[in-house]
Amino acid sequence: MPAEPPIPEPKSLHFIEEIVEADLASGKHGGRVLTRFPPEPNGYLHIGHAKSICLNFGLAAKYGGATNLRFDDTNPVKEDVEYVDSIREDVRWLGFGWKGEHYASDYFQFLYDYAEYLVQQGKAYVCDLSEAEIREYRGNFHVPGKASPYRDRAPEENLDLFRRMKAGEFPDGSKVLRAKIDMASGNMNLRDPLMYRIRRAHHHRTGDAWLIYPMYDYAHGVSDAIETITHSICTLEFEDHRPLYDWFLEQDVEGRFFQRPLPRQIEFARLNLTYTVMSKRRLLLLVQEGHVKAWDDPRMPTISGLRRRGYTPESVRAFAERVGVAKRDTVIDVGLLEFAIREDLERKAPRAMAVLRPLRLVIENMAEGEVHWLTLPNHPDDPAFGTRQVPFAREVLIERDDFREEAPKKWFRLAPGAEVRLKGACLVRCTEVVRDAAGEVVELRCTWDPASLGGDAPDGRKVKGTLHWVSAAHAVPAEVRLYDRLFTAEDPMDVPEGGDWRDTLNPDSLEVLAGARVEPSLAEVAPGTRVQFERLGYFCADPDGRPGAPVFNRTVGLKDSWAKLEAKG
RNA sequence: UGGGGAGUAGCCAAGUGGUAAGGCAGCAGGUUUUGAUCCUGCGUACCGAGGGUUCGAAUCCUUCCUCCCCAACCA
Repeated sequence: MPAEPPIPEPKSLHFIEEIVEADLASGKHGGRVLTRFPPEPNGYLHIGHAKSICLNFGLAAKYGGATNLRFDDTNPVKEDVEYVDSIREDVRWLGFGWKGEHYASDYFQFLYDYAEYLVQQGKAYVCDLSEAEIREYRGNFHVPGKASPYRDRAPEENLDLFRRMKAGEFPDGSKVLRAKIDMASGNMNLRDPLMYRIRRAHHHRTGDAWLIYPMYDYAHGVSDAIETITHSICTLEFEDHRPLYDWFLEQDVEGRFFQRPLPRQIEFARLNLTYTVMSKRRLLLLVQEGHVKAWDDPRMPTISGLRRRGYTPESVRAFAERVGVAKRDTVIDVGLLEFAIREDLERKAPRAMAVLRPLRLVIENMAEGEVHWLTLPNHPDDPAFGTRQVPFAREVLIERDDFREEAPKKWFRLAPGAEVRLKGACLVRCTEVVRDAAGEVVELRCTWDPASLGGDAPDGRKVKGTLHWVSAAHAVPAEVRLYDRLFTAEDPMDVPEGGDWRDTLNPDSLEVLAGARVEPSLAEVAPGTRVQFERLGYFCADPDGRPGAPVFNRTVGLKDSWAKLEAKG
């Protein structure tokens, strides 16, 4: 009897996939799936955007569709080409290619024409109320709004006024175009929302061609419809904008501007991560106030920051996959992100040895000038990584943390009289501790067992500790930057009365180790190269490095069960 | 006159009337020339609470509670 084939676990669909599959089944869009990723170019993308990018591009790819990249550039005072460029780079880095690259500003004429149509239909009007008056007339959650005195202007007058707004006859802020919907709606978005404001601002793409700019609620749905987007995915806070999204598209009853089926807005919960902030506004403040060096500071949750930190696109995508897609407000443990990069780098990163805080170890029974060139594997489990030559000599550097004068319980590393293995080299026993005048340990004297060259003793004796090391004479000086979480609070926004979210910034989020030493094979490492420093973690060569003077960022440490054990006492 | 959402283990998340998947974290053990990796095992989750319908409810009905979003000429 042949063995039953393993039953493939059908991966359950998330709610958006269910919607798409239902649409596919009903033939709503003729089998088409077209999503869009629509950032406003007013800042750098962060890990939260990565979730959205993976969702939009991933969904389209899964169902044989495509995704447009659309810049939602309707507010010229906040936007800049610098951001457009970084967004394109980040999406590409994540591994996605877009079908169309569009700009809401490409649709300014269409939006204007459709707005004129709505004016003519009596569905939009020019309002002369001031900003403060509009707010006052809008009422609040408990009080219905009241009609603007300009609400019943005749369509012809509105059209004339709207055209003159466009022509620049009125000063900024003096008039707006409003949709005429329902001033008594429980949904504030429907209380005659603004469609256009007058703004004499230079736009990064249209220059000074326009003096009036459309608002998000008006422009977004129309842009989706122009591109014949099938599923318009956005975050939860837009849930009560959906009726407005639909309203703007539904007013075109004759199909002069749009054809059915119209795009459908679907909302999902945005990503939140512990120990960081995730709004463009606050990330911008971190940069502006100098809490971090730049948008791509490796401590930042930006895509460019993660990239510089050493994260792989695959790990970010795997992370996005693991967090899921749902409608609950959630906060993901940053540990899950760390897991994702460790998991990826475990099999991808070649190994090497580096010593962060060196302590000299002299092998007394080895001759001066004696050098053993060891052939070490670049990966413990994957021969495809090949091998490299590593010099081993009388004076080596080991990690300061790997020596204790008084060994605690379960201490496997070096201590006076103890024997450990130098990884890939040999067994050494500590015979003497050398101190300076201040009593500081400056050197360890050891003896080695020449028979153990390679790492094992022929007599079969075991040591529990294996240390990484570099040859003092051959090692290359390097700068190593260690990063810790940017904030000390799991939720930096959860501040006590009178506090500020910046109060919990971690003063020790960056530690620069100027005196580190790496093995010679790393001397001319190219920026962006990822490597595991054995027993320390995964590191990535920073662009600040130069040939012979590399700089490494610690992407993430290895799991450290000794530290955990010791912490428990 | 309020409207819109959401509640399943520490964190996520399946489940769509038939008796609670999976991942991360954590714990225990095994392997190991990285205290890494890898492998094995470990959770009575009273499914926000109370009522109800049903032979049977996380799933249906109902009342209540809690949390999130909305009153920018931002997106």
